[in-house]
Amino acid sequence: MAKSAKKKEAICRVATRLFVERGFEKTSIRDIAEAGKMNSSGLYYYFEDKEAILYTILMEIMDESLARMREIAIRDMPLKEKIYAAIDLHTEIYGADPVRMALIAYNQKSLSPEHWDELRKKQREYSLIVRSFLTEMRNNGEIEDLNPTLCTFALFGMIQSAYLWYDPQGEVKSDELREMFTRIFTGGVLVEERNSREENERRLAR
Amino acid sequence: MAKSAKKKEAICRVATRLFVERGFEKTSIRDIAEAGKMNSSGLYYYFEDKEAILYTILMEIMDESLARMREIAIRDMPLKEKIYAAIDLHTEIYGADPVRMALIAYNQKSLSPEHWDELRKKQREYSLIVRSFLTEMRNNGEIEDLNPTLCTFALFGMIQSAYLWYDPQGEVKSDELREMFTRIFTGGVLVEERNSREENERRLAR
Amino acid sequence: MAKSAKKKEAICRVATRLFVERGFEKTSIRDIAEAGKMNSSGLYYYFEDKEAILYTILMEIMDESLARMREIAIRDMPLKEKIYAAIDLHTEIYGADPVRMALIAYNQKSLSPEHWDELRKKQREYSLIVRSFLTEMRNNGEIEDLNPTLCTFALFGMIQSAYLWYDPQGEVKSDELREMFTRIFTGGVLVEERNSREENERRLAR
Amino acid sequence: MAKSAKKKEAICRVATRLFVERGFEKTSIRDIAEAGKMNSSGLYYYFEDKEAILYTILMEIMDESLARMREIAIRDMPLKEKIYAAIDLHTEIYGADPVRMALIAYNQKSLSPEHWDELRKKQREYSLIVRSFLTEMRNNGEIEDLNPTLCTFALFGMIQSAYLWYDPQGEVKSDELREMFTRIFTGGVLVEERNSREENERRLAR
DNA sequence: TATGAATGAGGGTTCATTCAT
DNA sequence: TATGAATGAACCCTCATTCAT
Repeated sequence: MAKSAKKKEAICRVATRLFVERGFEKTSIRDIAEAGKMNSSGLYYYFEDKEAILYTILMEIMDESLARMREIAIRDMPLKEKIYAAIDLHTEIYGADPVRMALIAYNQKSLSPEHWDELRKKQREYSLIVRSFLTEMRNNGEIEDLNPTLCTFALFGMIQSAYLWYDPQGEVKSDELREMFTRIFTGGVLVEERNSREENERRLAR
Repeated sequence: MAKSAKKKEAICRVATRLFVERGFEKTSIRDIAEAGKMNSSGLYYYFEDKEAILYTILMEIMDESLARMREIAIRDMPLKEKIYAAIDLHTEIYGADPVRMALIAYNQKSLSPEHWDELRKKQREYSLIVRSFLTEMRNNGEIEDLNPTLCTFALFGMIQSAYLWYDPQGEVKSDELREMFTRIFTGGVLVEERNSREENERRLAR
Repeated sequence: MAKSAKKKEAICRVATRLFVERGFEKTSIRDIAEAGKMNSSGLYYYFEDKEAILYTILMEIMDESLARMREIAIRDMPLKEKIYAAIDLHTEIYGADPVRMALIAYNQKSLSPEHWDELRKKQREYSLIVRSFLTEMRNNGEIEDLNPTLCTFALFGMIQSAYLWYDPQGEVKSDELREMFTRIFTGGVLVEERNSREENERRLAR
Repeated sequence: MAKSAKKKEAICRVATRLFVERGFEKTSIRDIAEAGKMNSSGLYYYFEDKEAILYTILMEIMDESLARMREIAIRDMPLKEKIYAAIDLHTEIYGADPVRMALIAYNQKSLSPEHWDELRKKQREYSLIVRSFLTEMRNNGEIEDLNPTLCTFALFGMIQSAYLWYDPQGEVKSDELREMFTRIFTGGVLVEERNSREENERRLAR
């Protein structure tokens, strides 16, 4: 049983690599089998079908993410710190490991509706936690008057999209990434924010 | 000839819809033909192959984006305004029209390497323009000391990811979207930025 | 269109032969294609799937049978003659052409429930016609007091089962077959029926 | 060893059920194993292969049938009684227990040629016994001038085909079935046989 | 310009069977 | 005796693409 689980994990590992490299649709069950040095029919001993492999991979990532985000939610710390922690977490999971995000982003259409629903439910809980931080902070006057739902998505989007360009092996350390996301999201890029903000608002009002 | 161009465009229109709905791999050439009320063989009169349809669609989007970004670059206006204009443009093209971004995001793996390269070249020029705004502003001391390349990607990423959740038919107007992106990118979400920023830096230094 | 129909028919012809020879399950789509000198995928141009081929074949047989049986039903002739005609028809269709009955008998489990239902409906009408002959005759006192439904099935069964042993190329002419079925069904094999019948009834009463 | 035989029998029991329900081809070795609460590999300890299971089942039915028919053959009773006994036997074995006939009818193509030959040999002996009854009776003038081989098949066919429609759980008792087969085969359905027969002969002579 | 017909490659999946344990 | 794991062959079917018309 333990052995079987190990093999399942091994299959998921190679499958993850291939799915990221080529995309789910362009990865054949035979590709996965070869990369895992097995016969293609052998895969069906471990997984019901191809989609089940993808589902297993995605679910594992999501479960870990959600568990860690829940843990942040119940920590005894200021909200601002929770936001920092959430940014750190999301960057670690989806930003600094492009593999994971690539999977999530690419493969929605490849899951069965049922599986996709399950995943969505967890994704929703995950983002609702962050939104709740922002909502509370807005009520406390700690943050600007911005739609918390939109802000949550904007934050996640900014971080996640790193998978499109960020190379963990490259020059830029993941710490720098994390810092940048934090700074942009909390304080923006401009130096004289106050003025620029007002200016901007005037602009938008036109 | 004009007629032929019209037909090509019509094909691209239905193909775009299908690619976005189902993904490129899951859209068959017959699906496109049927949706366009033609015979699947007929498509080959207008396009060399299936990939060419995708390429055409993506290139058109990219060409328009790039042209408009170039136009911003040469405008005679303060850099800050150019940033605003770039955000507006990107939001309009990729944020407020989820179709376009969906296409870009999903279909890189489906293009031939050559076509993908061509697209990348234009994408690169497009993002380099924005990066040049940021670089210059940093040199002027107008913006924080952040890696301009990373910031560019963060900005684009934040905006683009809207395709995953933004519904143009929904309650939130695209204006609100644009404003939020601008405010977050320029000034962040926190109210007492200055303090929080320092705090944050202390935290990161630990 | 006429050409396409011809090809469909040709495919059905070879498929019929193979289905009878090997059974539906043991006949691969490639077998059919090869026997029809085409590529296996070509079949899908004419039929939705393998089952559709079988369904088409069976439906055609059934439609012809039913049409002819209906025609007997409305003929202006004594009931006894109608029974004779029905026996002739059934023998011709299912007895003397083993192919047809073999198909019907073997392949119920291979049809989709929907298709099987459609076939059943026609089969039912077909047998109900014969049953109605028998019922009326019983009411007239023309036939023994036997359950007409059972008799109908017994008659059909006797005739159909010929496919298991009858060889149209062999010594026995189909006329002899027809005569035998008629004589057995109407008058039985024994010479002194009356007595034997009574005897038999006594036996069964024990 | 006795234990092994018990297990074999148990396997045959579940296999019979499944073969009848779904057909031999559509029943997988794993289906059988699961239904018998064992591992599919385990089956190979008891049977050489899947076909061997079917062969064993069919052979057992055939052996029993044949033994009982032989026993009728050597009984000291009038031929007419022997015919009655044969009809009773065949109805009991193949008519009233649809399972058995279904198996025989459906699975000829699934046996190896050798096994099929063995079965045929016994089937032939079985039917030859009945044919010998008829032949002798004809020589005695006890039955009409009909081809005894054909009559045998007609009789068996009539009875066997009951598996297609007869439901042992339904209203009609198996006694009624037996009676009907006997009455039809011996005396036919018509009341005024003599006349109708002549009439019929005239008709056929046309 | 457009279509009907055909093809070849490949895809996911099933399954009887084997073998080491 | 029994099982977990693996394999190879085959199967149905899809699809991009081509070609004669």
